[in-house]
Amino acid sequence: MQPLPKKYKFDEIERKWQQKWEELGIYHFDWNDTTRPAFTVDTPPPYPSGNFHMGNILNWTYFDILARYKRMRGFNVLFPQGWDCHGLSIEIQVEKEQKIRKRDVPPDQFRKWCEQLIEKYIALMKASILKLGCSIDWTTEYRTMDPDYWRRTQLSFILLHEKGFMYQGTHPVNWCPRCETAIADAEVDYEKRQGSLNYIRFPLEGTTEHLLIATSRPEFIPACVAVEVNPEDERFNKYIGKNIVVPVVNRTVKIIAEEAVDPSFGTGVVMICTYGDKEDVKTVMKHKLPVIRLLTDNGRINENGGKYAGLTINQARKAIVEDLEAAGLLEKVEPLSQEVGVCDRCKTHVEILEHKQWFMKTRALTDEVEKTANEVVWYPDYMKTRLVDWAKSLDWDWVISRQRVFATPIPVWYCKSCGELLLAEEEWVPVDPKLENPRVDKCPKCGGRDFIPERDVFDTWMDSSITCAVHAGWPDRPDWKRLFPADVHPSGIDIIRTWAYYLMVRHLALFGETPYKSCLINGMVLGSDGRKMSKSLKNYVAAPEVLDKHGSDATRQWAAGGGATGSDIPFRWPDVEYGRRFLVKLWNVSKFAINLLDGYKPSKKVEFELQPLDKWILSKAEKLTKKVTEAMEKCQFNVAVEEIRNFTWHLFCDYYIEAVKDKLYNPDSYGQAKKVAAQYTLYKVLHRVLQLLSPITPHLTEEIYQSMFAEDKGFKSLQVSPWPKYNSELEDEAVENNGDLVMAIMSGVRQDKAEKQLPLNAPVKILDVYSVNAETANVINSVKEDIAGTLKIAEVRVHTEKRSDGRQINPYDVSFQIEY
RNA sequence: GGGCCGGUCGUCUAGCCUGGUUAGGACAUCUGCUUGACGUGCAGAAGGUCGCCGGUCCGAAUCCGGUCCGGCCCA
Repeated sequence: MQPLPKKYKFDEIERKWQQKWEELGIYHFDWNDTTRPAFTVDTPPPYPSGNFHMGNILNWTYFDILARYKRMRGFNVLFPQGWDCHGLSIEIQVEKEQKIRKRDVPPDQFRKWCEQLIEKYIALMKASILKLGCSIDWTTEYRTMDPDYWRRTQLSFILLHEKGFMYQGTHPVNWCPRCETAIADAEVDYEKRQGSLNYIRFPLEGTTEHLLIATSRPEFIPACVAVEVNPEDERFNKYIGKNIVVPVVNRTVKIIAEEAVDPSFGTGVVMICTYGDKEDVKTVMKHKLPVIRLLTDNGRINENGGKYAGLTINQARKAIVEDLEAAGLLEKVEPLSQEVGVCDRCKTHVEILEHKQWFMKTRALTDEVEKTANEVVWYPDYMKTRLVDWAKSLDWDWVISRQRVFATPIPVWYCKSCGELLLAEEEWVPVDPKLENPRVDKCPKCGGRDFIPERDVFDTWMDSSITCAVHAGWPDRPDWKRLFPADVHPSGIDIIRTWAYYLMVRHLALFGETPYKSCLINGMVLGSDGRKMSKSLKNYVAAPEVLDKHGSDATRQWAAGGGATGSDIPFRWPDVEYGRRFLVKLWNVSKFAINLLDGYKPSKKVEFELQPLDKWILSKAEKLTKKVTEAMEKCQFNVAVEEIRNFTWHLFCDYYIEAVKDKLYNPDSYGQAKKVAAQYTLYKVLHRVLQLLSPITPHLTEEIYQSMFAEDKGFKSLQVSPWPKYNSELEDEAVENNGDLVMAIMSGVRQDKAEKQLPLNAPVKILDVYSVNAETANVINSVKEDIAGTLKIAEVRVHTEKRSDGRQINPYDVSFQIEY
């Protein structure tokens, strides 16, 4: 046993063990070991934004605890780490940094800049992950921007294309005119913006009458293809089927009936334009209306806008409103606060454009997704409804093509003469069709020898939604199915609809199997004001600041214990400080135990008999083991951390150790055997605490283990020693009740001293304890010396009679009187 | 407008699924003490009609219905 330094220096200890664990290689997944069952974590590769925030801390702490726990349970744990590099955000940053637009430079150059920036960000985030002490197997590290990774994205596309899941189509898609790319529903944010509601007269054909329509987007008038009213609306239903003239362009369109029209909004008359919003899309599909494309890819009015062609959307709105006013067709304009869809990367108003895009047939899988989601174990359970409801609510298939640069190329070409699609073959990937021709002599259809590359690239989610298979070794390892599906996929509550969903549809389509057996959800981190933590709300605390100030083990306790798994967790400094104080307590009790264990040889067989209080704390420790194991199995980390802290701090330190101190200091008056029994108990319980705590606070527990237990227990790290097995034989209710009674008596005496404002070690002449129950009296008699020793009592007398005038010990039928 | 979640001492949070404990814990507050580990610690106190209304039940924080408020995600 080695003495511990006086002061607990978390920074030294944490850095030391992080380094040693790497040297020992204890977090390496053993690909050759088939004896232990495997446990695979589908670590979500983070987008390298450069800052690892408290939400990441929460997320990573959860699954690191799980990984460490499973390792101790004897699993061969695969805990990989990758980086999800491709993305619009990085392109925008590079454009800003280099002061260029991506189309102005060769794609290679642009890609290089993106890669450099990503590497810078990865380094920053990796430092935080290392500092948190995650038990990641860094030999698995990958980047989705490496050709070796996106080879797999392309391969999966080819396979899904062959299975009929991929198609091209001209469909309305969300379009960011600034980024000039299609974006998925999941990439659209909604913001409150101030707009205006314009009341415009539409003349009824062949009459002098007109209908008044209200619209927030008058610039779309040139693309108006119908006017609709609610068929129940007595004011207007007589016009259904009649023709009406669209002003400005003087085109005639039909007035149609539509139940979805809210008669109380605006004027109750709505114009349908292609496309002003998502409702327009639904209506156009439902009523099979014609489509007039009004906008160019960069958000200007095209030739269909007539005299307005070439204007931006805002310019066109202004011009059209002025023209309407001049023509006397504008009745009034009201301010309107509205929620508009914006690009989640650049906050530009999203438009809906018809565009040729690649799609994946995701909606065809909705029933399968629902069924599978119900089979997956969710922590907590109710989270599954988020996935199912989202899947069922989708109106469109997944648009997987993007008009960007820094992303995985879509591996197809088109024949220049006949337009035939040429899909890359499986052996060709990774391939960038912009840089390479297809490896065929001629077009199989027309014999043409020239090909046009697909310039579109994949949505980033195409990369990150195959991780379960990739982590397992697909497609290169023949035995990849051993690690698939992943045992757990961790996810934030806000990205269930993206990450958990895309993983599921993708793997279901590819392999017909769920990608993950369970899904572990973490809530959002809230600021101290109760709102979601964010830089813009000024309630933001940076993760490195917390880690630097209190260390990983304290921070991890905040994450584990801040609230129930899946619920939002407020960040509060006092929680981290409490974690820190607990570690100091554990450090001190360990130091103290080393003193008290002086002369104790765990390996040496010595005769001793466990005393009632020894049995009491051992039984409590066993019960704790059971509770913590159950909590870990259910991912209830908050339950685990609270149980361990309360047991350690209060039962073990404040009661047990206080009660046996005297015995350990003065063995002569109690007998050597009792001292050894207490030492045995102290040694065993402290070891148990370290074991149970080690997944949560790995660094400190390792440090203490190495000083006190490694020599005897023989494991090179506490992290790879087996998890304690609950032994029901060591749990004894009678023993616990007896001990609880003793604690209650001690508590009563302490209370008495407190009330008399006496020091706790104030000497007591006589303690008279009364109990009519002979059995209870016997129990008290058997621990008389512990009570006396702990509370500095000269004489403890136990009486088998009832006295109602003394201090009552509830709920026991016991009372006592003290003579000082 | 839709889906989901939450509303429990001053603050944060557990318990709710599987009704019955004195509703648990932390922070803050108050009162003592400082005992042979603890730049602290310990002992103790006070603080809650579990959002509101109704129902089921011998019994509801817990189950059911309604309602109000807040959050997240989405439209």
